[in-house]
Amino acid sequence: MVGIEEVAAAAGVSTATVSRAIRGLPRVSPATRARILAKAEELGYVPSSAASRLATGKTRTVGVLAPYVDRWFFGKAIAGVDRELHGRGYNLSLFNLGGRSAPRERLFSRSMVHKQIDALLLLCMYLYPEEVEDLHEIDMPLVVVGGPVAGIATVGIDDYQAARTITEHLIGLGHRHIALLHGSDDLELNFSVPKIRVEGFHDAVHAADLEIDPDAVFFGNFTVASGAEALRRFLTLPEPRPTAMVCASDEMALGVLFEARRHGLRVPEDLSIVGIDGHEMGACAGLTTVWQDPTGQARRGTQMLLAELGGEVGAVHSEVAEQRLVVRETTAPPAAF
Amino acid sequence: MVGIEEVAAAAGVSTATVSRAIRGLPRVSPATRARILAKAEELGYVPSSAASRLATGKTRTVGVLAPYVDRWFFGKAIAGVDRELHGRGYNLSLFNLGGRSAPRERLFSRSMVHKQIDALLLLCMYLYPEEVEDLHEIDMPLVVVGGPVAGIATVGIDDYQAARTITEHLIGLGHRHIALLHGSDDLELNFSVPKIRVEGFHDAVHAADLEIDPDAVFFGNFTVASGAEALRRFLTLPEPRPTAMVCASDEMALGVLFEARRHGLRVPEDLSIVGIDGHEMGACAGLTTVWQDPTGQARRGTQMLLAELGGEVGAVHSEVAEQRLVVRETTAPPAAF
DNA sequence: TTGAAAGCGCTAACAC
DNA sequence: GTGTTAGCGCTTTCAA
Repeated sequence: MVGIEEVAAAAGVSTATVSRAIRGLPRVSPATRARILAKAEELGYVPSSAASRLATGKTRTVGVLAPYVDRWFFGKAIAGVDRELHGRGYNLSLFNLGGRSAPRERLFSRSMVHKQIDALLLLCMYLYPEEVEDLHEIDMPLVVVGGPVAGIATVGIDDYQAARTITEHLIGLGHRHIALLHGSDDLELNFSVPKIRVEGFHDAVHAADLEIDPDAVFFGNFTVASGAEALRRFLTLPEPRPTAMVCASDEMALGVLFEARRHGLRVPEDLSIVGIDGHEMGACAGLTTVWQDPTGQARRGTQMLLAELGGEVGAVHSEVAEQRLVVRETTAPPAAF
Repeated sequence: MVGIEEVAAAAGVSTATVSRAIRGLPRVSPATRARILAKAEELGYVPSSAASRLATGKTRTVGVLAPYVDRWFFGKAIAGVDRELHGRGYNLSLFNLGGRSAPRERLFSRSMVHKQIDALLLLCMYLYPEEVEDLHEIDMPLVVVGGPVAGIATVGIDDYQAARTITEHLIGLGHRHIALLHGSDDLELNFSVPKIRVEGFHDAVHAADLEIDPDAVFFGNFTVASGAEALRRFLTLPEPRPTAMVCASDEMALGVLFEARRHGLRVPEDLSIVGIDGHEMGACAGLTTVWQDPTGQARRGTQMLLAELGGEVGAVHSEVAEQRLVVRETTAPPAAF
């Protein structure tokens, strides 16, 4: 393993000069720099990241905390973080909290995160109050993508507006009796996102002078399977049933859609279905939804983190991300309309 | 930032003893150990990973190289790696190669991976010949999950058998004219997986004394959208069209399924559709498939890596993962049968 | 069982 | 523009 000393010796300079040359710092003459770079290349020199971490105190690594990595939003977001990071020579250290839900097992302000990363990006997740406290005590750039956490800068869509938009779309079509499938208070996920979306739904319904049928409010956990399950419960409702269902995510909406078809319900004639997200699968299945771009949101968050690390104080700040109603084939006026 | 010296001072011992105590090494009396641990806890001491990396030469980090992170197989696999790693105090450093396909930009044996990780897990991807060479030169435990790479230990299903099984299922049902949708030679993906799956298909067809209709062989890139696109091309075939289609992945099969329904084709009456993977979405949509478990495969691969790092020479080895035909609702005998 | 001290390989003042 | 040198915070012989 060739070290900086060997390069220095080969190039006939000191290690300090090699260090400057390799890192592109000023105060090295073009000629020496070229000679050093050539020798380094020739010897196959790669700086020891451990040594430079120790010497500089910087890890050039950002941590990503995610409740899941195998779900749409998270996979997309992680891809976004990676894109920004590796392009600029930063490393991505992934922490998947899935499964380990007891707060004592997730202590991230301690050993996990501490001293291993320069900045932290949180992906929309439920946090225990004590964890939020821990977070505030972490002395490094911090941003959350996908769902608000009190007191921390957030990049994400306006969830209230998303739910409201999609509900109003249905009302505009003439639906008066609308079912809701929202995310449960899954301990793995940020508590506020489901709650906020429900508020948007409520307000839209009430603003149209309609009522919410408590029996037509279902809970899911953001998976397709939970959507299918919800549709089965929907079928047990006495007629006349709601003519539309708003789902808090596309994955759940797709579950509802599949199961509806399986049971012979016609979509949208018998039941209009809407989701939130913009999942590719939804596009192919013709699902009406509110589109959002998790990759872009994560890139934005990462850029802020990097800017802050670059000395730009105040670079990290909350930002509302783009969303767009995409009307496709799962919504139509109710049959009786 | 409290360091080992402060703990040593507080406990009235040397830093060497603190180091041993903290890491659970022998040669520390129970009493001193307890005292040290207590002080460390009290002072909120967290060892500097940078310093210990430098001193030991070990990073306690394993690298994961993936061509994508936002696709089913990869998300599942990454979750599996994470699970094994963090449980044992290892870190996961993620490298997403998506997008950067030019070989010169992905040199992973150099700076990227070098000296930053103790072991490397590759997720099924296409590799340039020179990259395979680089890989062989890397002097650390190495395993690939999901698709064979010449000369490197692999954990994954028997792709040939998967394709053959699914095709024989169709033939057993009475189908004589079967279309194929396979993965293209996408430069991001391991070249061999699509190829091997095609062979399984071919052999099954020929073994039944049937012919392959070259016009009924489509290419996709493993996305839903490419499945939908393939179905559209399928519809341009002159009648009588194939009565079944085998797809190299569930995501593509779902695309075919959605698009078939949109065009009024009845599945499975007019067209039987099968996939490979065991995607949750497929389960809900009733898709017949060959199930596999990427999470489990990745866990297995990670365990091997960790065992090897633990000194168990030969722990890393190729292993064939479990697969299972799951017959659901998208397959049936052809209508005319 | 414990301690002293020499590194691990690089960076950052500061001097030249 | 370049070199000297003292760390960065931990681990690891080797002695005691």
